[in-house]
Amino acid sequence: MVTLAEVARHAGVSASTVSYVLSGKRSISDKTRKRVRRSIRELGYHPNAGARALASSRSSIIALMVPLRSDMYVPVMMEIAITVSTTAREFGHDVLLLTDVEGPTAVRRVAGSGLADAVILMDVELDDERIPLLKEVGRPAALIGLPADASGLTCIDLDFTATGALCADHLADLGHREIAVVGEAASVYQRHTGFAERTLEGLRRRSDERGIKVIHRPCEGTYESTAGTLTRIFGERPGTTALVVQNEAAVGPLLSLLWQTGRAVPEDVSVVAICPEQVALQSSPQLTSVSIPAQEMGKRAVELVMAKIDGETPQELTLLEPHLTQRASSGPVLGTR
Amino acid sequence: MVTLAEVARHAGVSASTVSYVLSGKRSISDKTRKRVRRSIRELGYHPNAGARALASSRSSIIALMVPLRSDMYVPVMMEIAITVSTTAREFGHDVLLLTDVEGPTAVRRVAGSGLADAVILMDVELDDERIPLLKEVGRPAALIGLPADASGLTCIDLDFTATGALCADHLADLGHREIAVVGEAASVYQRHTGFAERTLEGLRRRSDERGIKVIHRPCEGTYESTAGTLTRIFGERPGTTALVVQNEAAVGPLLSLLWQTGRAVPEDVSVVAICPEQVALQSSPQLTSVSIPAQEMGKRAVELVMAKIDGETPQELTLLEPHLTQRASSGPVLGTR
DNA sequence: AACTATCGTTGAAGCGCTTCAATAATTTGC
DNA sequence: GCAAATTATTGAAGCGCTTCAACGATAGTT
Repeated sequence: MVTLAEVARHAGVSASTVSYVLSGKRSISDKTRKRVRRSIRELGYHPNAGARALASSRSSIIALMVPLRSDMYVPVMMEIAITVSTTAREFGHDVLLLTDVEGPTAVRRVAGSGLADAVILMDVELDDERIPLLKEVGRPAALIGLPADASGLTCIDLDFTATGALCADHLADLGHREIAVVGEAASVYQRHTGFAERTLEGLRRRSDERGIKVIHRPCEGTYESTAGTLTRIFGERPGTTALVVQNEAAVGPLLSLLWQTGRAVPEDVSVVAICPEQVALQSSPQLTSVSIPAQEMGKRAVELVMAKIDGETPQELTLLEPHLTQRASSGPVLGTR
Repeated sequence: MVTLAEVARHAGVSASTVSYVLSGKRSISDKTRKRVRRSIRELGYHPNAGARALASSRSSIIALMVPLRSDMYVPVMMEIAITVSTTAREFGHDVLLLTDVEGPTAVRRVAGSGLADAVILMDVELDDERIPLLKEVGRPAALIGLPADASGLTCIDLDFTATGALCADHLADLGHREIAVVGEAASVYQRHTGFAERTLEGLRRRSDERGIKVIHRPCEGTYESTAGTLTRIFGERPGTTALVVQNEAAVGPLLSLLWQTGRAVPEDVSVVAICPEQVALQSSPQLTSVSIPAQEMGKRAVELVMAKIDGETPQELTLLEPHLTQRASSGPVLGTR
């Protein structure tokens, strides 16, 4: 391996000069800078990551922790992970992919060892056990998701309360009076992940204000469970004219089942989904949806930790404003008057 | 931060002793080992990753490179990534998540800088541009997928040729004489990713041997394209009694469409899928399938690079044997006699 | 012309660990 | 009981870089 010292010798300058050319932390004359750059190129020099980390006590690595048993839809997780990685690169950082097989103490390990300069936590639960550890190690961190107590933490998430309200408004505007929510698996609500409950709360409150009746049924997302959920919904509330779906896995089965049971979308039933753009676009008919801004969240999370690494103190809570895109699956109520 | 020297002082031993307790590379008396361990615990010591990497020239990091424009089904990618991460941890290593936004030279960067001890490449194409770089840097590496020229490389993949043959055999055994392949998007074949072509080749050859007619049509995986593909298949070959699907995205639409067009599965049409177990199980009816062994591939890839790091020379090519699980979607040909 | 700033460059210290060679302590063989 | 072999421990060198303090050289100020 070529070392900095060899580059220095080759360029006829001191080691520190090479270092400063690399970091740009001191002014270097154009002439020497070019000479050094040339030597670097000719020798194929790559600064040693370990030595750098040791000398500067910065690893240029961000740890990204994904919980194994996650409520997140896998493609969304992946999209966030990829975005985090590419955004981190723009800041000259790399991303360490951490799971919690070793338990939440993985946080302590990577932060305590100086392996990572910062930590990003994905899919944060209301009472997430990784949070105390995060505070203990005192490294810059950002959470994707919203814990019960976000004080002193930097969090980013979609504003799910507003999302729920937005769906209610959209359907109310179209004249719907009875709507049903096809939700996440029951376990998601039991584990109090937060986002599902916040959505429901926002939707219920706005529906109340606008005089709309709401029922909510969780759904596992399989064909069978979706069928059961639909049966129960239309059994208990035959007047239901719209469905809000917050469960990516249930989208496909749901549309199939509506078709099979002779309910036309959107003529008989309007469908609004809270899901990634792609799922909405790939469905038939294409779904009116509030999309999950995976890339935005990943990008912001990195920007936030980078700011913190640079000693800034960014705002604690970033709630991304939801946007509803109307597509073919929702329309005005017909024929019931 | 607590340093090794402080631990040594606290335990009343030399620094090297602490180091040897940590690494186990020299025998240490039970007494001192316990004392050192205790000091480590009491002081909350974590060895500094950078210093370790510098002194030992091993970073304990494996780079995992996922191409951005990937033919892989996202959940499979994620499953591999997670498995790689957890398996790496079992070997005391961490995983760096790399994309190719910075180009294939990312390989050079992480290997050249000593950031990573080894590299795992996902979703390798037949003529992958990352491969020359990999050879250049000379670090231990493993490829998930099979390039055109695998000589000198360590590759692991599902034996797709055998997979194709297995599907053909299964359907032949059930009495089918005309089958159709609903394949990946046309672009996948054009880009010569390999696995799709190998599947087709294995299936065609075995079908020839068993006197079965095969047609193959690519499919984008959307509702519309799947509908088009099916129409063409049954238009050109009305006698088709079985479908082999190698396209996760098309599975859902395909089943819906068969239902909608009045073709019962498996009575009228048998369906065999090449897809992750989960997709097969979540479909209705559950699909006879050859599963994509994502975890196995991830695990093996790590084991292979770890062996190489330890100076071993594992076999170049590992082709995982496919397994077909019969479920509700395939059955004997009925009524055509 | 003497003085202070600024710029460009450098030597040297040191980041925290691993590991070699050497030494000290203990066990073994006879 | 003593030499030899084995086991346990240590001091010191050094991994490749960053960065501080200091330097000479050039430019600006009066």
